[in-house]
Amino acid sequence: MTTSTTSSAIELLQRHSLATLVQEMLERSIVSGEFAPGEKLNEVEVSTRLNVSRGPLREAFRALEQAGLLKTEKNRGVTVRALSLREAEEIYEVRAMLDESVARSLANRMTPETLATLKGIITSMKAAKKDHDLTRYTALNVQLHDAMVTGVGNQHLIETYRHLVRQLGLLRQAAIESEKSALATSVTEHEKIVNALAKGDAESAVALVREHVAHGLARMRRAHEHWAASAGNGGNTGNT
Amino acid sequence: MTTSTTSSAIELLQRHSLATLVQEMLERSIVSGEFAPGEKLNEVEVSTRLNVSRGPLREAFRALEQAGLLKTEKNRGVTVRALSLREAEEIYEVRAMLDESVARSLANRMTPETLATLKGIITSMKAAKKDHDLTRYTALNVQLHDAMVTGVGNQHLIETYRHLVRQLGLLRQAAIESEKSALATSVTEHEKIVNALAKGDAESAVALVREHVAHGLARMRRAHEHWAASAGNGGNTGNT
DNA sequence: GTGTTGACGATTGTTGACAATAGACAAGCT
DNA sequence: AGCTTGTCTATTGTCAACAATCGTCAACAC
Repeated sequence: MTTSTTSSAIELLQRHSLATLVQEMLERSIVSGEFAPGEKLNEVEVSTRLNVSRGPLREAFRALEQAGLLKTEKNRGVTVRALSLREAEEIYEVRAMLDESVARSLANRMTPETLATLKGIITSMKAAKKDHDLTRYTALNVQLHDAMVTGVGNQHLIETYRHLVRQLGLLRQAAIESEKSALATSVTEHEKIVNALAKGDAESAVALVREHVAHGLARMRRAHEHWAASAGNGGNTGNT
Repeated sequence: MTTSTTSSAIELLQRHSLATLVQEMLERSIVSGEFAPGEKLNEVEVSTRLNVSRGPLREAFRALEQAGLLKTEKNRGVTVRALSLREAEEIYEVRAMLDESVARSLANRMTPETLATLKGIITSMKAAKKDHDLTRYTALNVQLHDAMVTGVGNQHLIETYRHLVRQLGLLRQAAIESEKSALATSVTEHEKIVNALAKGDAESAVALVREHVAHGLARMRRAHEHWAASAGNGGNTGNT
């Protein structure tokens, strides 16, 4: 009965070093919000909490810094990266560029499998909307865009895209908050996009994506303003 | 006379940790080709050569791995990342997506400063072409595209773009080789693009960029085939 | 009272040593 | 001969201690 768990444990130990495991662990903690943006990460504290030495932890820190999730200041330590609205807008713009290109590309090389996946997600979104399940809808939203990107069949495009999405996840509060207002119109927007892709109508798809992205950006701005005003937190404002 | 050098040295020590310096050092060595793709990097060897302990070196390794320049296998060590043609094509496609969006965006928000920079580079390119200075032309080619990206005024777009270009630099042999055949037509292509941008003609600029990128991709393919055939090197072929 | 200076504590930066693993090589068995 | 197995070495993974730096805070001079 322990064979399966043992073999997986062996696999785990063979593939992952401690630094890798710590990196994944920290990444989960950051994107889940357990570590809030701006929060200081003390080396001895985190290392003792994970039963790991400082060496692998520092290696994980460097990887996550390069990934844009942490920020280190020499002799000051590392903190969870806090995105300013300007930074978020910039990242969002880059993502929008890729979204447009993805739509144009996908409209020409749509496969039945990808289309089925997309339509399945749309169906789930409708269900989530009916249930007012915001968490599930947010996850499906990410899934839909990720599925479109995946549909292009370019592994590095996926990596680049996820790199951006991961960073935008640092604005999780604003992002989730913004979904509340999005739930009403967003489903139909997504459905229109998928339909255009299914027809192979690249230009319509691109136009719809452009509009959809603009709405998303506006929602993000409003949510950020609302959040900044209500929380009165100055740590996220226009710092370079 | 030592004040300026001393102050810069102080700045250097205040801003950069050893790991950061090692990272920059290694990155230069990689992009310059001093460390060839596929080459093994022994930790003690490199660390002794740089008069640095293994700790900071490993931190630099992790950062460069995340940046896509190194590849680590547990208990096997790190090697300079070797791009397969398929990977290079994928990265190139992503870069092409951004190039198109950059052209569309830049055509609408072109500033006199950016335009002057672009035209200056074009002028230098013509001079380099006349002198048959391939090295200089290659550098100018990178500069031109970088200047266009910079012209959009989005810092994260610049980062994302350079991230891709840096990785494509791992195919340096093929890239430089391909410039030989590019020198003839590439200058006029670039000039047409800049002219379209200057006129604010977004659609023409996008179309020209698309064509230009397609030519570049074709050159990269030919150069890679030629290089692979002449070198008989099997280490770069379709490995995952 | 205000500003400066010095020492202290906490935290990060760096190093060298120890443990564990993979690959090579040779000895032994079939 | 071919295959297995045991050992051995080089290299990586991990750790704990040392050194350097920053922020704090109290003592002191003015």
